[in-house]
Amino acid sequence: MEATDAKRKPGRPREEGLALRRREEILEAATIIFAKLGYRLTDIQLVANHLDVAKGTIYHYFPSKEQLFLGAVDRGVKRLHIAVEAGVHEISEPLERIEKAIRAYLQFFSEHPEIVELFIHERSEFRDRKRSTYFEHRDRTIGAWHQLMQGLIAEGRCRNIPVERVSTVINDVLYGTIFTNYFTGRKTSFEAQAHDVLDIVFHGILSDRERGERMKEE
Amino acid sequence: MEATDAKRKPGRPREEGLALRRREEILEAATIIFAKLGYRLTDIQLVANHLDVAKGTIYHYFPSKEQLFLGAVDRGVKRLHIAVEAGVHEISEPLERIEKAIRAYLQFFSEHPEIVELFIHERSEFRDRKRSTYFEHRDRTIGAWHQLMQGLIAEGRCRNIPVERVSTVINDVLYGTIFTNYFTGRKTSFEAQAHDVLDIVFHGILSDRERGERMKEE
Amino acid sequence: MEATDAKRKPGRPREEGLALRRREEILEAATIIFAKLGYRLTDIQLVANHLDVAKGTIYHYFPSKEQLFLGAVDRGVKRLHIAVEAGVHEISEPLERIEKAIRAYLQFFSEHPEIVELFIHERSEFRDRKRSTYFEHRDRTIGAWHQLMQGLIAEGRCRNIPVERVSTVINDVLYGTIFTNYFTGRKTSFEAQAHDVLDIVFHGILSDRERGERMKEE
Amino acid sequence: MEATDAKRKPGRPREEGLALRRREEILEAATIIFAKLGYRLTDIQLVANHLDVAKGTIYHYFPSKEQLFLGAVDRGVKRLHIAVEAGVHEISEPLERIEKAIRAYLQFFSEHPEIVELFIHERSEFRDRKRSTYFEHRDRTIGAWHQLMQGLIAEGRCRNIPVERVSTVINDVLYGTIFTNYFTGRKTSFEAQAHDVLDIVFHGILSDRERGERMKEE
DNA sequence: CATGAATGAGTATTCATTCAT
DNA sequence: TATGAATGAATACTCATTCAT
Repeated sequence: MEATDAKRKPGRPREEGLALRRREEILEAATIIFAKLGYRLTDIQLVANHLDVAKGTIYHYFPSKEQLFLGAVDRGVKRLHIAVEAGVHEISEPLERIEKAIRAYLQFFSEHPEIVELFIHERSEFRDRKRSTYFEHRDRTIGAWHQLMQGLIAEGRCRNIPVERVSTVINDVLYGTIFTNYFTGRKTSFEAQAHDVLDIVFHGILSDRERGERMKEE
Repeated sequence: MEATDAKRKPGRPREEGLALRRREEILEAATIIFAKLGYRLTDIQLVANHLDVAKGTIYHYFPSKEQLFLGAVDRGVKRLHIAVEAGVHEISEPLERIEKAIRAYLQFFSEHPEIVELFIHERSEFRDRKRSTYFEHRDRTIGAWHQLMQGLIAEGRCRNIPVERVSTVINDVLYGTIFTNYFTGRKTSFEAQAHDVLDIVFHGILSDRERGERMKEE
Repeated sequence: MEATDAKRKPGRPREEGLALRRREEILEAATIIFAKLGYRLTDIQLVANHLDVAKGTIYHYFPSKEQLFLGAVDRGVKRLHIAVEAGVHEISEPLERIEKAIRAYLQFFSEHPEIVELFIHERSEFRDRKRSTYFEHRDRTIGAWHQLMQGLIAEGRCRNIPVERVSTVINDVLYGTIFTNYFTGRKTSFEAQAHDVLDIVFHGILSDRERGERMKEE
Repeated sequence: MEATDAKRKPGRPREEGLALRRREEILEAATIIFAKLGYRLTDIQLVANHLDVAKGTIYHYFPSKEQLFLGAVDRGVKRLHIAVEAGVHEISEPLERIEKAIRAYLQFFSEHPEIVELFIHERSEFRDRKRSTYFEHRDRTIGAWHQLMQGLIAEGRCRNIPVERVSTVINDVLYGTIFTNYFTGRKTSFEAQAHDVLDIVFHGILSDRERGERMKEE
């Protein structure tokens, strides 16, 4: 309603959302182009063409090519986080949380393979300049998973092994999976891949009792 | 006895071994520089400086920067192959072959982290131009491992699951491991990493009987 | 009235004439430098220096050195055409048209010797890539001259010889003249050269009657 | 007979002709390659390949690329001279000498179009460094032709015009003819071209009496 | 806010020439 | 004399960034 009585500035009021929408559009375009061509070969002009704006406009929203690229990577990691959170939302059973998280992770990269490419390019170009955006994020979320594992061990549902061993192996197998998918053009569905990983990992970490109950059906 | 009847050309005879030795030296230097700086930032001049020769000399042996880079990657893959072969040499017990192969693989990349970097750069720069040298090689060796797994299943030592599931998960976890090592600067020893992977993978794939016998000691 | 209803894009409007003026300035400078140094030795930087702009600006208007060079040649041929057209403008007497055209041709190259040099360089560098700009143009204008000659023969003013013989010999002698001027540094005035050529050519092609009337005065 | 009693050196006697034959072979190969690619694009290595020798061998016989090129041009001019001399050999009738010289000239370039290309490249590359080999030679031979023309005028067989006018126009038309042949790919036979030139030139320079006698037959 | 003309540092590759054998 | 490995100067073109309009 804009029904405030406050002094209304003359002229066309600044549209607040506009700047944010622009940034988002630019990041989307940048993600596509950077993923396709890599950092070096991407000409800012190409991003501008893709949006049908002038090069200068890009520089209004991002101070440099580097910031634009890192912004795109950051956006990718945030979207991954949201997708995994949504996957485990309202799931309280611990093993099911693990299962849903793995599925959501693989599904996300299956639907957004270009994000994997951004990760590659980030490491290839910025190795020395910056800690990986992806792993920075992972470090912030790993603690909760360790607690969840600890609970399972305390209940005797998992073998008594260091929780880091479990989280490391799961993380590594997932990371290796998406990279291999991307590098080899492997087309296996994310459901099948999640199933393969869960079969071996759950057999690998559960206690004999839990495994007997849980895995017998297959 | 150089006394062959073949017409010997006049002038300084071409020294056969020289070219091969030179190529090897150049590839070694190129591996180091490419790994450190990436493909784009590497100036052939830097490789030349490192060898204390002129830039033209590099171009004597490699027709282009691209060929030099791909030659370095190829050499890396070949050396990995040799290291893994040496690791499993004369081991006939199947589970031990798997164990030794995994250890050799992780040890190789622990000792040659620059090769991981070359893989990254290869994908980042040559995605569309070329199939990955690493995966081309893997495709040629995977069959033997499938046969080995099949034997274990037939003997009832492994659970009856598709052999591709096992090879895929093992490959992916290893690939994820070396990439994560490289991306995060993780410093865990290769022995500890091999142990973590083997613990979960062997628990994950062995039959109940084999697991009972094999894993009880730990 | 800029008040068109067409959507006017925001930002600095593109100035239409600017690009054309710039192109012309650049071609002028390029003609001078290319003529002086030849194609290979000409560094685009030299053209830029001559205009006191940056190298990138040249590349803004011409995609490559080759296109810039060929643009300069093309401009030279067009200016020759204009000069000859101006020379025969409103002359209807056929022999006088020939005379004026020959004078205009020789005068043009006397005043623009650098254009001859461009022709040399074009052939020297682009022999296989391109038909000569000069001869492409000549092929388009030769027909009119043939008709004019045909008329003279029909009126009994010229000997009955193939019109191609006349046009070929005239063209070749003119082409040879400007090349020899350029190659030897010959400094004869264009008027004297035109006179020499016309004396022999007109004596060579006119009918006895026309020659008697026309040439007696000298 | 080598019948000198002078001290004969030990070892294999130097074969005198060999060096000259080598030079000639190299110039022949150089002519072909330079004509095809131009001066800049010609790599000495290509000339060496064409002869199946090493690059260093070329440098034994010619101190630099420039000397090799100019040597090839020089050889071309000498061969032209020989061809024209052979054409007029033992011809004493002046007009016939002119006719034979023109025919020999056009025939030579018809059979050796690559020599025209060398002339182009020489001018394109060495404009400032060197007087044209071709015109240097022409200056040495033109005097004899002027005397011949003077004789014809004295006998009343030619119109009384400056002999330089005649030699200039003939030279220019011939030069223009071979350049146009080369530039346009014109395929007219040298006999037809000689006939065209002679028809117009002789009509253009002969006195009325001589023309009446000589040209009536056609 | 948006535009796009202008800038100029940065880089892979070629090839004439040398010289040890 | 012939060879060919080694040298290193020379050069066209790209593109991130700025800024006047």
